[in-house]
Amino acid sequence: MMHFYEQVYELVRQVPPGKVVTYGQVAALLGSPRSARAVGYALRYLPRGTDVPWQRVINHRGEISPRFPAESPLIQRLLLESEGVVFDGNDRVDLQVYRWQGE
DNA sequence: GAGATGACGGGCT
DNA sequence: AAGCCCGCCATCT
Repeated sequence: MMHFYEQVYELVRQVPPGKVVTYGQVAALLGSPRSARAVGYALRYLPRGTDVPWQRVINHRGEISPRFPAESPLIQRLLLESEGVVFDGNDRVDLQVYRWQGE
């Protein structure tokens, strides 16, 4: 079936290393500007070891959204930093610099 | 098919 | 500037 989730995964796979996108941005690119929440819900079901670069999706404030388990956000940050993304003193990334504008 | 869920966002305090 | 509240939307139970 044509799940919205599948579309989310396909789009996120297109985000290049060293770049990030916001949940709302993903939703907008898929044609549903108000489905940001559903995007986050979709990523929640990703299995470990997936080929989807889920770490490149953050919230509109440039922060890594909290979740369970608590170590997950830490892993996400390490993955991003290993791609060259820099976090400031408030654990946020500068979206003006790292935001992926789409294809 | 109705109610609950949640890795969001924007606006107001 | 940081939090809180409330509306949104697709999926899950």
